[in-house]
Parts: sequence; C-alpha cells; structure tokens
Amino acid sequence: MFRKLRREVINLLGDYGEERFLRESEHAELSSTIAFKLAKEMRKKPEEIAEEIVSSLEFDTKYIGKVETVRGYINFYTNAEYLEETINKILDEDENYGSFSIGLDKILIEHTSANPDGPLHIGHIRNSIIGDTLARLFKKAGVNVKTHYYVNDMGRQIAIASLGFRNFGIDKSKKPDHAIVEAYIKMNREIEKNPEIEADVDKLMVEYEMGKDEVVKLFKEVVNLALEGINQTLRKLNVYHDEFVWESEFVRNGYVDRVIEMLDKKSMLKEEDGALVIDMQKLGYDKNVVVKRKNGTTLYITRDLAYHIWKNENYDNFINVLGADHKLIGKQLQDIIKVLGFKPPEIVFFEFVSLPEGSMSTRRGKFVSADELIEKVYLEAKNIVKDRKDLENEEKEKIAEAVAVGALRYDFVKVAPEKPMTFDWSKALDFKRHTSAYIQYSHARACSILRKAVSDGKPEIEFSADLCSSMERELVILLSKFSWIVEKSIKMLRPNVFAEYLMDVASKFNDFYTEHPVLKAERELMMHRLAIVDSCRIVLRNGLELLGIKPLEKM
RNA sequence: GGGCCCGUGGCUUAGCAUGGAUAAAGCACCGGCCUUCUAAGCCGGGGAUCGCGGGUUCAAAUCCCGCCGGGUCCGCCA
Repeated sequence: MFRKLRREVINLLGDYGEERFLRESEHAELSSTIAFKLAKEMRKKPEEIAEEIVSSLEFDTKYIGKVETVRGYINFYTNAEYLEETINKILDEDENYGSFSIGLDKILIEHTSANPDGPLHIGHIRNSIIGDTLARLFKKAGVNVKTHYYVNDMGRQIAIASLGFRNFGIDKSKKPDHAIVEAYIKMNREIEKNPEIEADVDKLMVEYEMGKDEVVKLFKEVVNLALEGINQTLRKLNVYHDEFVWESEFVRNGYVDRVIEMLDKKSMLKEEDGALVIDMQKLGYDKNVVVKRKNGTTLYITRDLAYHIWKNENYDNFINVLGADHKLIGKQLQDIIKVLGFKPPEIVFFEFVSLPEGSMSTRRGKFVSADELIEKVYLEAKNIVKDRKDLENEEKEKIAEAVAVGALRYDFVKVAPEKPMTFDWSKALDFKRHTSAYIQYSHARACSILRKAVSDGKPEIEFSADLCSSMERELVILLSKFSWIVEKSIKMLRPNVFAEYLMDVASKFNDFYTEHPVLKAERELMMHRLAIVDSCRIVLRNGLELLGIKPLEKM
C-alpha cells in the first residue's frame, strides 16, 4: 500500500516528483524537500516555492488526504480510505500480504559455502542467515529464487582433513562434522610438527584432481560426512539450500578447460615460472592470478570462474554472500568475468564475527560452533518457560526451540552486514527488548486476544478509520509499509533493514496493546480494534517468517 | 607499505544508499505499573563535542580531503 502511496505522491508532484527528494519522516507520511533544492536557481525562499508547488497541484488522488507546507517542506498525509484499504488488504490477503512483484524473473543466491572440514561456527552462520533471509525477501518480491551451497571439495583443507581421517579415523559417536574437525585439527598439528607431510597433502590434491578412484572415494566420504553435519545445523536454523554444488564438478565436466580457453582467446593468459596466470596488470591489479599450478592442477579461482560461467548460462541474476576477507578475490572474479563478456555476480560482503579473545580459526580449533550456541540458547529459553503451569512439556520445548533459533537469527540479521561483530554470550542469551523474543511475544499477545474473542463468541471484526486514535493511525500506516520495506531491503541488499522494521511494528503494537483495551471496548470499537489486532498478527507472522523465525501463538 | 571496512550515551546498535525539521532504540542504572486481553510487557528519569581536524553547502552523523584507533586482505591457500 505504501508503495502505491509513494507512486501517487510522485505522480501528483509531476515534474517535482523526483524520488530522491521524497522522505519518510516523523512529521508526515511522506515529505518532499524539493523546494530547498530549487531555492537557489529560482532565487526564492523555499517556503514560497513550496507554496507555489502545492497550489499548482491538480488533486485527483485516491489516498492523499492532506498536503501541507511547513517551512519549505511539503508534507503529505493519507486519508481514511488509505487506512481502510490497508487493513482490508491485510485481512484479505492474509499469508500473502506483503507479496508483490519487483520485476525480476529468477535469481541464484549462493551463501554459506563453508569449507566442509568441520562444523559451522558463529562466523559462518552470519553468512547463512544473511543469505537465507535475502532469499526469503526476494521470494516475497515475486522472484523465483534458488539457493546454492558451493562445496569447496578440492581445497587444501579437505586434503588435510582427508589425510587426518585416513590416519586417525574419526569418533563415530559424535556428530559427523564435529568428528571430522577433530581429525582435521589433529592432522594440522601433525603437519606443524613434521612439515614434510605437506608433500603428502600436495600429492593427495593432485590425485583428487586427476580423479584417482581411491582418493575420490576418500574425499567424498569426508566431505559428505562434514556436509551431513553442517546440513543438520542449517536445518535447525531454518536455513535451506536448493542445491549443493561441488567445485570438482567443474573440473570433471570440462567447464574449467573452457574457461582457460576463453581466457586464452582474450589474450589474458601468460606463463610465470611454469604456472599459467591471468595477466591482472591489464585490469589494474599489482599481482597476477594463478589459474594453473606448475603441476597442472587448478586453483579455487579457476573453478570459481567456471562456476560463474555456468551461472551465466542458467540464471539472469546471481548474488553471492561472502565474508569480507574475500573482497579482493571477489572483485578480481567480477572483473575477470566481465572481461570474458559475462555478467559478474553481485556480492554481499559481511564483516567478521570475532570472539572477545580474538578471531576464530577452524584449523586451530578456536571457534564457537553454531551447534554449541544453539544448544545453550535453547537451554536458557527452556529455563524461562519451565515453571509455566499453563503449558504442556512438549509445548514448552517447542517454544524454547523457536525462541532459541529466533534469538540467534535475529541477533545476526539485525546488524548491518558491514559492521564487525564481537560475539557476546550474555547478549546471545538475552530475550528482552530488541530481540526476536520480543517480536514473537507481541505476535503471541495478538493471537491471545483473538483466541479469547472467539471463545467469548465475539469474533466479528470491522475496521473503521473514524475510530482511529493517533496511535492506531500510526500503527496502520506502519503496517502498510511492509512491501515497501521488503523492496528497500532487497535494493540495498541489507536484510537488517527489514529486521528493524519488524521490531518497529512489534513495538508500536505493544504501545497500542497497553493503551487500547480490546475485549472490554464497546461493540463497534471492539470490532475495530480486533481488526487492528488481527492485521498486526498477520504482519508480525509474515514478517517473522521472512526472517526464518517461527511465529508462536503462545509463549 | 598499499587497498577495503568499521568508529554514534558506560556497553550493543539504528540512521549514512538519495544531506533537511528537537540524533533514534536496546542493555545496564534509578523510580513507578500485575483483582483488568500474557510483566519475555508498559511508563518516567539521568546519560551523546555522532573518533579528531579541515572543506563543500542555506543546511553535514550522512558528501569530500587529511589524521588517529581497530579489523581485514595483498599465497602456485580457500
């Protein structure tokens, strides 16, 4: 609805309707600052220009109720019809409320893609949560979204993990990713003590690339075990991938050779110390990029280039979610893909999650695993509901689970991707304001009122704009912004924008809740307020689902 | 050394894309609100030279330049 309102304001302003001068503000639904911009060239005061613009407008509008000028600002306010249509649309569309079409056909989002050498840690899940939330937002915007986990099965890490697996075996009683990482850490220590083992690692990598049966079998076993564990963790977090694409596929299916041919045709290749490199100086970089080692094997970038050629052949748009440590290689990838005449991926970079004692390292076993975090948060949530007498045990467990996953997802999604985060247990275990529990709680409160209305035999609802208090009006306008915020989040590739919005809705709903008794109100007022409560419930529920958080009806 | 990112009350953040109206929240702290739809809630209070310095502008947390502090990258690793 708000998108419609914006369009109406833009059309009404005509030549003055440039989007960049339109603001959402606390003073009005929308205001334009165009008069300030024109003041200089027209050599007039902004106040006068604003007045002139407003008096020249030809009102033939549906949702604009009032236009005012205040010291140069042109302020637009909505009318009763806008409020009524908003509520009716929400109630009518229900689970589809907020859906719209942003005009993109299909998109591929690649995220998480952690090396399959151990469990996901809290840095990886920042990637997963940003990627999964973006995927949900794009779906809401009518885009056909597919998600990929790019499996780095050819890396040195995997060779080391495989070597560890072969030498020491694994503890089969443990979750497979945790078992693999033990072998991996142990093998790394072994290599530190005896650096000559590096040669075995190299040999293994060559053999895997050449496709030696026994080595392929070994790598696949290790990678599959790690992925099995990783996928269990992701499913707990409500993170889903449509496909797991293995790097080695691109070596085996000829794409890697094709990329090297293409690069050669563009005269981008040269030899350096027996290795094949891309001449990056041509693209303005200091150092060249090796695509084939002296021993004939390929590198990560070679396979990644091949993967992106494949993406170009199968999708129109693609987004990668990557840690900020990949900024350089990400930019190189984009530039090389462009030179080859293909479309580069858009990349969402997120900064690191560090521990208070410093950065994490899988190799040294210095990390907080996602599983450990989920478990601790779950136990804390369970501790809060344990004394409740109105809930069955099974229900308490479900609530604790949903609260735990929500707390985690919200903690990570609410922070802008470019901000570095330092992990803090006390904050992770907090369920007060500014957490998903607050939003879930608001939703549960709305459900509770509606449940009671039904059991009291007063289920009729009917919104009436005339009965709106100023607080209710504000709340309804906020509800009307749902799809607009989804659009904004997608355009900026910042899911935290949507997370913030939903918190606002919850907060305004709680304000409404304390100030406006619903079931004790007179019949008409009650029907009116029930309509607002139901609309809030729908917006909160749809919003939580967009964040991959389970809406709870009781908690 | 060079590139990129971050720096907003004691702590954690929003706002920065597209400059605009008294800088917005949470945690912590102090004080109030459960015979009334769930207190995982609500209300009130104190607390900010928006890292520092310059510039552009009628107007800068937001744009530009310099500096300081922190992070990160600059592998025939991924």
